[in-house]
Amino acid sequence: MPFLRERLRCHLRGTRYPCRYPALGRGSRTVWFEGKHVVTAQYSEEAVSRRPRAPRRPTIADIAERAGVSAGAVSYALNGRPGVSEETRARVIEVARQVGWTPNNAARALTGVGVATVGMVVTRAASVLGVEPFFMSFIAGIEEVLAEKDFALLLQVAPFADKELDTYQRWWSGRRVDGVFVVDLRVNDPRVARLTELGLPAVVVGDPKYAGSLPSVWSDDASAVWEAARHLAALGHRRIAHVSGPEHLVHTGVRSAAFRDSGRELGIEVVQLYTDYSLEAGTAAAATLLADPAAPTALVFDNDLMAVAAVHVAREMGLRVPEDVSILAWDDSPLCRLTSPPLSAMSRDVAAYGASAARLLLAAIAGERAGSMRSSVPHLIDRGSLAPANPGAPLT
Amino acid sequence: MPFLRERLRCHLRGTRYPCRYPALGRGSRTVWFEGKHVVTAQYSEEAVSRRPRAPRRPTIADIAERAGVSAGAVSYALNGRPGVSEETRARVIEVARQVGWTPNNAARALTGVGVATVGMVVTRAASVLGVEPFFMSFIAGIEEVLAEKDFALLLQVAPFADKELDTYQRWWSGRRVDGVFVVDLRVNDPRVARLTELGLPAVVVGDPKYAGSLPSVWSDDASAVWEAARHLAALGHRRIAHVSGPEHLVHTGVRSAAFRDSGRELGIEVVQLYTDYSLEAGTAAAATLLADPAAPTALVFDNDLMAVAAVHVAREMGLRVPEDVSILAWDDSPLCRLTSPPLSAMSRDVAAYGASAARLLLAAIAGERAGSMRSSVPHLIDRGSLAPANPGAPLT
DNA sequence: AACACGTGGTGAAGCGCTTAAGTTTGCCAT
DNA sequence: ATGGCAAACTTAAGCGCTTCACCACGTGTT
Repeated sequence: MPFLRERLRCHLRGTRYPCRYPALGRGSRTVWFEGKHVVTAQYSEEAVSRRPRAPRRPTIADIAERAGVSAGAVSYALNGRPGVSEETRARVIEVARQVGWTPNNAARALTGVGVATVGMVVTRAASVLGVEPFFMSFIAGIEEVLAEKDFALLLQVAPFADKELDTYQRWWSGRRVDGVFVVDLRVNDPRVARLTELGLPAVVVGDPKYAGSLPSVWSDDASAVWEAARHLAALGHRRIAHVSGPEHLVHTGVRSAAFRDSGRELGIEVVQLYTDYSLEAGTAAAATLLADPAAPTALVFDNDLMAVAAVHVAREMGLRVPEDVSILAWDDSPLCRLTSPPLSAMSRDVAAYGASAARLLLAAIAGERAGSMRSSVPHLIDRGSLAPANPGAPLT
Repeated sequence: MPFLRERLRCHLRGTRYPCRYPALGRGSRTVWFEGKHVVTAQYSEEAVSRRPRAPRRPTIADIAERAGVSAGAVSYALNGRPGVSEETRARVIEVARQVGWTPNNAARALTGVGVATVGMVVTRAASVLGVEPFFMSFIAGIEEVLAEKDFALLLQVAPFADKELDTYQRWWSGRRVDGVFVVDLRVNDPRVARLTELGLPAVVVGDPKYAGSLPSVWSDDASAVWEAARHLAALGHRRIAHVSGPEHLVHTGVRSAAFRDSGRELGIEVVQLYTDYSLEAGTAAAATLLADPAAPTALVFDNDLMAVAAVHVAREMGLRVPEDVSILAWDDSPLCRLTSPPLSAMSRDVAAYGASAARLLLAAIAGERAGSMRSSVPHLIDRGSLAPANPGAPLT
């Protein structure tokens, strides 16, 4: 009740700040009031400039009044809780619809019921992110599930991993999210420990072995690697290259290990290269590998972008795909159909992968003890970039 | 003070729900309490299962206590407002740091000061989004600016536009965002009207002519089209095709109109095709155009994805690029360097575009009357997919 | 008639923060 | 010594919602 302001507006006089009261500047000011002086303090410009916005949002109090019940009853009614009759519930819901009420998330969050928001931090350089199809498809899959439940996705894209932990912490302590995704899982990932410690519901996208006690979704890369290796072995390849992502990522390790194991088993020599997934890295890797007189007869790339680059490099070097060198991509996207020949790829449904992750996270938020969940195993789609080994071909 | 619960735990007896009190099911229950009966109501399972999480977040009350001042003073101190001495301010800030305090956004939002979050709704099919480099680069640019100010980005990806308005409305009434981006601006876009009406700060990404009174960032597509047209005219092209995006998008209209105008001026016949930006559409468009005996001698695509597809189609049809047909992409991404020949493109710095949008939105949220802001004009980067017209070439 | 018990409510506290309003103290000029 | 004035606080209300605690009343049972 700003009674002082009202009375001042009428009776303000004899002051150095006549009639300017509501627009006082920063700092404290002295004002006379009906003859004697009063002192008022701290009217910052911001406080004054912030005016109520045009249409006032309806609150449950408005609904309560119009429906002739208490605010508590409205809350019970709208949240589908017991405590009101079905008749009252229907009336309340109808009134809410009429006045166009939507819940004020901030207020709900304050009472501790959750903010209907989940978070995800993506750490990749902008140049890679823009081109790599994985994340956008993954996010699209996530949204599909979230939208149903009216959850929102808070996204942070950053070029470096240094602030990641910070971000999670801030989101948690600011109650901005109910749960988070952990993508690009690393070995001994500090995020796993921190999130567990914070008690913030989280879903790890990656191998459960490295997810600690957090629930996880994963795709069985090892099996897929074996499938690829067997296929290549059957085609007579005895020397292949595996151009993978950054070494510190768990799935890089899993795939590399599986390649080593399957190679040993199947009599294939595997050359291992680590990259940052970028187009440039793919180009460089392919160029280096193919320039070698003892070049591998097949190249397997850990994303499709690099594989596409490799097709390009091979052609530049006068090599035919697949006659001279076989190329296999990981993660199928429309890009793979754009090369000639189209790229064979280890394909998986990335959107479905994202959807699974989202479902698991929602379950974790709801308090269910969710375990790990295997998404479909990537399977080989052969489009013609694989052929029998031709060891003599390159650069002879 | 849940005294009842405490005493019940000790004295509960003679009830049908002995010792199960904290785990009562839904609905109301009757319970005896110290001999006489009492009635309790509405203990839902959810309410009971939600237990306080492990580490309690420190609040300003904690800081106030440790710093020996009131909570109000702490608020003034932490927000850099007048009302506390510099000495006290420093002490408070130090204590806050020590206890690891971070603001509770929900609480701040409730008082009306803003939630440090902006929103963006992206309406594209998952299949397109995954591959199209524009959005991820744009978002990366946005984040760069937001991160500095500790703002977060709320993202919604949906395949259809039908719920877009709804989403903005919900975000607004739930106080989930301080402002929003409007991308994929359409002619007579209902979002512009609605956002203006709501008074929700917004930045339109698109031509200011269609942005109403909202601030906007735009790239001068018309000028860029003229540049492209002049270049093609100089190469002797007299019949070109413009394969654009969906007809209802403003920038599609702008580019089409500019192509018509420049074509008339420069003596070029322009064939106009509308697509959904997808790879498939690009393939179909290229195939249709090139199969025509009177095919255009140059194809201009409104994104790079379709242009890449076109190079592929041309090769399949036995046409050489650029000798038989010139191809020009819009929005340069690494994809353009993956074809052979590499694609010439109308290039612009998409990340910088996003960053501008973010800066403008932050200004609008801060209450500054922001106008429109032109981002850099796309400019032609010639990589060799353009050559003098060869009208006789196709399918002769 | 007396009690047991369920239904369908109401009232109010409290989540963490901001800020209008008020108070205390001390300095300085008259 | 007193009034004017400013600095540096404190107090308390209130943002919108959820939920605990409590209760009146009606019905069924003994």
